[in-house]
Amino acid sequence: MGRAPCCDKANVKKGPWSPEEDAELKAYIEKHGTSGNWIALPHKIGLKRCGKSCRLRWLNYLRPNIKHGGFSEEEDQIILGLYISIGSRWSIIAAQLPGRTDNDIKNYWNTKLKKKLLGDYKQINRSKIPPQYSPTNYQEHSNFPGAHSEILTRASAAEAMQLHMYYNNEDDKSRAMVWPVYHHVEESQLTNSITSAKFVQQHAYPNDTASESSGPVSVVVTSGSTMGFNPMQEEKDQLLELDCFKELIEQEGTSWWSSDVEGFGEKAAGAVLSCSADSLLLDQEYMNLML
DNA sequence: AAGGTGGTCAACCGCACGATA
DNA sequence: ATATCGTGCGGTTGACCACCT
Repeated sequence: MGRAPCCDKANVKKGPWSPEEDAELKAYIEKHGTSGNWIALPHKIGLKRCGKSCRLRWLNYLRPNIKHGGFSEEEDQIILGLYISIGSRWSIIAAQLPGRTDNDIKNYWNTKLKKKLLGDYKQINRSKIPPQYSPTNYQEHSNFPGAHSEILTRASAAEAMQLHMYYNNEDDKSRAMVWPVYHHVEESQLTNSITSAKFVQQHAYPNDTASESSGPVSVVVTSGSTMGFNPMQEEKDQLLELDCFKELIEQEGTSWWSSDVEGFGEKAAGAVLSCSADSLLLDQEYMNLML
């Protein structure tokens, strides 16, 4: 048996709100508040609307100090940074942008910002991006998530991967300061040393032996063998994570993994960015942004 | 001019979660 | 411990519009 509906669907109005309905809802809430019960609110006002619909209308359009459209460059940067680090948690992102609603940001991202950023990405000098990830070679390396637009549109992880590369532009150091250095590691090296956190760290920090034992570091993704590391963890916990990824590989084939992989947890969110014949290591700075 | 296509955005849906009985 | 309920959230839909063919 399914859950009981929150309201009588046959007797509630759906679709766009009229100015009269807006005025009634606004006037009532400004005078009486919501009383902490949205379900009862439309009955009190006499509106033939679902309580949830009233709540949405108020939060997204009627409450004071709501801003619509006209996103600034600074807001773009905040949205982008948060999207890459926490994914599509629109309510959290909205909380960082006063006057913006989660719905607004979600629409803005899906219809404009994503295209704008990926469009920018296509224009940059890609000389520092490994050739197998160059758009001109995508078709020859079809297991890279960005190779197929239909996958890219579904894959926030793949989008993040492209944005990551975009922000790793050597010609614009202001971006590189924020985003991690791209490390390319041969798959054969990884499979031979797949359980060695030290190996991963040496590649993530080839010139920094001091960092060898500090903090969560890296995630490596290869075709058919994927893992995440936190060198500070107990070995048994690392193995648990490995099991988690192995299970995912079996379930998903050689696909990629989004940030909200069940069982892996928030700690690695966004760390798994690609699944290809090659690999990606993320540096400490990036992990710090995410944790 | 008419039909097709794609972009935008308000609104809806269904699910998860926390509070409470 | 369990069921119920309200709320919040993210994904999706559909109406509307502008532009293209």
